[in-house]
Amino acid sequence: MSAQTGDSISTLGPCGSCGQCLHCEARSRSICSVIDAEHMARLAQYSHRLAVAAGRTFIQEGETASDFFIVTSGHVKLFALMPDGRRQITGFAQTGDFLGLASGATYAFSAEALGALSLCRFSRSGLTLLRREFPELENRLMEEASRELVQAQKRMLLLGRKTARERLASFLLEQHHLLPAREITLRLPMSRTGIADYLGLTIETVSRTLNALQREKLITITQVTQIVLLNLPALENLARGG
Amino acid sequence: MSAQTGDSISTLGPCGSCGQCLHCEARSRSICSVIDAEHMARLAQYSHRLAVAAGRTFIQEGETASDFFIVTSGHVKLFALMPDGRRQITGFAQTGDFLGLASGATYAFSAEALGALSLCRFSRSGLTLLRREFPELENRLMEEASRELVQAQKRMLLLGRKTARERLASFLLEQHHLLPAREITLRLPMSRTGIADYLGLTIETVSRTLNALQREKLITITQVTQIVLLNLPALENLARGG
DNA sequence: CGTTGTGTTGACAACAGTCAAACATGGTGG
DNA sequence: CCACCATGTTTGACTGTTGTCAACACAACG
Repeated sequence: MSAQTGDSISTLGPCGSCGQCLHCEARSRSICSVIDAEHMARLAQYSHRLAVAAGRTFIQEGETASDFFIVTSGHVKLFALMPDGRRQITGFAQTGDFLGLASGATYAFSAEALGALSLCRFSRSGLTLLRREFPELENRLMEEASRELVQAQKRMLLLGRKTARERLASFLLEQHHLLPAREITLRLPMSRTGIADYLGLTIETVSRTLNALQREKLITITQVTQIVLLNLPALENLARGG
Repeated sequence: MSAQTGDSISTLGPCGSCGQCLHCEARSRSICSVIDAEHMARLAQYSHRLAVAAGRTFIQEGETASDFFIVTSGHVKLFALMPDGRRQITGFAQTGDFLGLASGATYAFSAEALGALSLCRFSRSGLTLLRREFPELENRLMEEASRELVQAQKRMLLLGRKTARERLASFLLEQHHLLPAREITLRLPMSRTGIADYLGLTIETVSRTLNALQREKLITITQVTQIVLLNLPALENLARGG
């Protein structure tokens, strides 16, 4: 089963058969981490690998939620849209993350590939069977759901009650916490539009506020997508609204 | 084990022993719905019933998340606070709902009893054991987590991108959908302060916007906490930002 | 009947949004 | 190599929605 051309979503074959699941970076956090080699073959019955082209929206809010996905490489933007184009980014997913937990009968969000992306797809019924066969999987799913819920709470407070300055400070610190060594130099993974849609602001407000923080010597904008955090305590104080 | 006085949280004894779980209204949606009478006794080992006085905050954001709860009767307000007092209500819970899914090491929210409240409390470790013994429980937990995640997505869009008018329209329709017979007369379950903290607005804006909707003949405010929806299609259109 | 809590209304301020123009940046092709 | 264009960002002037502060209305209650 080779990659199909002519479509921006290609089927790459069953997941379990790829060998990747046992060795890929996703393993430590994903479904694969709870399945031993012996059972990996059975995984192939339920899952398929997919390659998604950059920029492609592969989950549409409101469509029947027939599948779950696991990101095996790349980054995904999750968002909701209003008819007039207003967009709220509800989160991002990367290698190892699940997509589709926030779904009833239909998907509650849309998902777009931020770059080249590969996924593992499970039908809902397949996942149900898998969960029965691999009880450890339940823990991983609940863990992931918990993590997403905690994050959602934080974002509701941010979107409902924080000022633009506080939102940007929170955002910069969130990016900072993602860094392995807690460096103070950030490489922003998105454009001003992305930041604005994530924080519930306009691109102009994002730009102005970032420059205001620079004037106040809390940060330095070395390049458009590169920012140095000069005063972490002040940023932390600002982020919590102190 | 009788109710203790002198504290606004009283221990009522083991949950399984109360007999309530097999018959209470909570049963259809709660943990109890997947446990048969034969096993109910074991439940008592892991759970305790609690009574909480009205107004009491029984979960504090940031505290060690040692327990899960199930609401067996009454209503709960879930919220996050900022140091200066800004409050964001992240949701409500009622009979049958779980509390504590949105927790890592610590609770991500505070919880307050809106009236007289009774709960079933499970230690985290107890719940882990229960999950092993009653695999059906996993489905209920995942269902609940999914439901909360879907709602969180909707609220992020509302808080990040909707205008005051759109938020109020969304809120009124949400209340409307909770009604069994889809009556058009609503009894608001909270004060203006509650609505404001739920929608990320001030009480003044809530009051003004509600009166504006009345002037436009979309609603009638018959009493402070009673509203008649006069034009559902227009409200629905407004709520989705059309 | 005052008192207290809650809701409404008004005047005003401010934060963030809108619209528009100037300014970078990066890629393309001459 | 440079001119050109497309895209994205910054900046400015202005508007508008929502927040703030304060006064007032009203009901519940002792």
